[in-house]
Amino acid sequence: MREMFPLVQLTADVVILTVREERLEVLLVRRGKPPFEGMLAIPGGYMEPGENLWQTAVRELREETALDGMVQHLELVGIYTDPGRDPRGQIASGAWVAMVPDPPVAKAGGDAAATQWLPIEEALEGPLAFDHKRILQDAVEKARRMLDQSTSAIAFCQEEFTISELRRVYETVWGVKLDPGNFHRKVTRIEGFVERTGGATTRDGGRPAGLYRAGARKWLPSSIPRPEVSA
Amino acid sequence: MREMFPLVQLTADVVILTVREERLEVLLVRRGKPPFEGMLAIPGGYMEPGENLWQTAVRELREETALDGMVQHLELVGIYTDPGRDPRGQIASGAWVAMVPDPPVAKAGGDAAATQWLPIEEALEGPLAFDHKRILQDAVEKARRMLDQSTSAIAFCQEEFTISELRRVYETVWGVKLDPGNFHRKVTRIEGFVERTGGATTRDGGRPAGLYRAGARKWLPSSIPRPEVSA
DNA sequence: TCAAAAGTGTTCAATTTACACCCATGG
DNA sequence: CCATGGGTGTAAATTGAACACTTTTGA
Repeated sequence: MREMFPLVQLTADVVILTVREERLEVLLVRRGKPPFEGMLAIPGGYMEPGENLWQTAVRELREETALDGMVQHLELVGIYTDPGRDPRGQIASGAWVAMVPDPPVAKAGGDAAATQWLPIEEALEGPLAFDHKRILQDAVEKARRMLDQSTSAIAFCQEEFTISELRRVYETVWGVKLDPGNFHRKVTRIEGFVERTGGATTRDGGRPAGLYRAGARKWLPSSIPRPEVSA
Repeated sequence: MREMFPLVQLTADVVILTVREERLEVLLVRRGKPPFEGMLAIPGGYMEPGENLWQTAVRELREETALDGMVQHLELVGIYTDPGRDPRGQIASGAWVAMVPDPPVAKAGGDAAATQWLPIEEALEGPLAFDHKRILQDAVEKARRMLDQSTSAIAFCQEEFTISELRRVYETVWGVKLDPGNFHRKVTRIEGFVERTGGATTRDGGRPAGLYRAGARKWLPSSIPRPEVSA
């Protein structure tokens, strides 16, 4: 019997986000070959034999960022399957969003020269390859929405972090200001959210701040209140 | 150049849920041919030429339920791509969860005879074809999680519904009891959640209840508090 | 008249918010 | 000593939970 249904190849695209200097930034790559040669795109790659698509996403994330074991927050955004979305043929893409710590170690090898961090607003100004603008929009919305109900904000921080560094993640991603005192109480009271390491640091200036690491919890029992964006 | 990357076919599987007589039920089909002949499975089908996978899911939903235009809540659950998940070959599946109103019109034509509604607990007791048990678990968790942050509960109701019918959706899906008075206030005060139609009904017994329809809002500004399930 | 469900009022507890204030460091 | 952020105290405001109570129907 002849095959009636399309055969497609699968790719995983990974929207890699970080928080730097009070800005939400995304890692993009400049394409070195057609199609869309010279344009910015979300890093991604084909699913290889023996892999599932999540493993492809993990592999891509590692190739781009040199993050070793610590793939914590890699969340599915959607699946993009419009016919004609890729001029090379029938290519369907699963999109993930990853949240990585501040000084995001740009990978040394490969086409690292072609990768760059861009603030979200800038990235969304110009055109992107394929349907990647839409994917980026969806990914950012997903990330924003996840912050208040999961512990994913921690993924933006170093392994050891202070409460105010965590607060700045929320402030940056949501574009709001949060009360430092109230935030401190809220976060430290939710069991399993953050754990004291015992250490302290003055890297943020002022009085030494306690250091924390991620707790065991993935989903918050009560959500972190997200203020309305005024004006 | 020879192709190194797997070619796959895409299917959309749709977990169709409804609330009936205080139970959360799922629509399953008994397979009429190998593989897994005779076993229960989540309805689904191949993506056809010219379609994207979301359209495939919509089509499947319509074929199974005879719901016409009103495809409101069809949410992506995940993408299932393990090699070997389907003995016929490389078949990747996007899974969606759909929430449909109570008397769920079983489609007359086609293989409708093979479809059946099962309470979630029963459906998860026995084996299901492929990796459909996992998909069903993921879909139910997704639906539970969505209730408190979106207006998706309305999708379980008729076009016109009473507040207590809506309350029973929450109670059933979450497996809790909610205070009728408090729930009524909460829901009617959130702007854009429900809209009065002006009518009333006594179909639930007792004093006539006002009729409502869905408002314009998709996501709730503040979540509907979800009580802990007490042993 | 009774039962059942709708919807409102009322009270108390819990949570959130705003902001004052002291603490511990670097410069 | 001063500036800077860390963290706690506290009171007001808001929200949620519990439940009594009135309303309006069908039986």
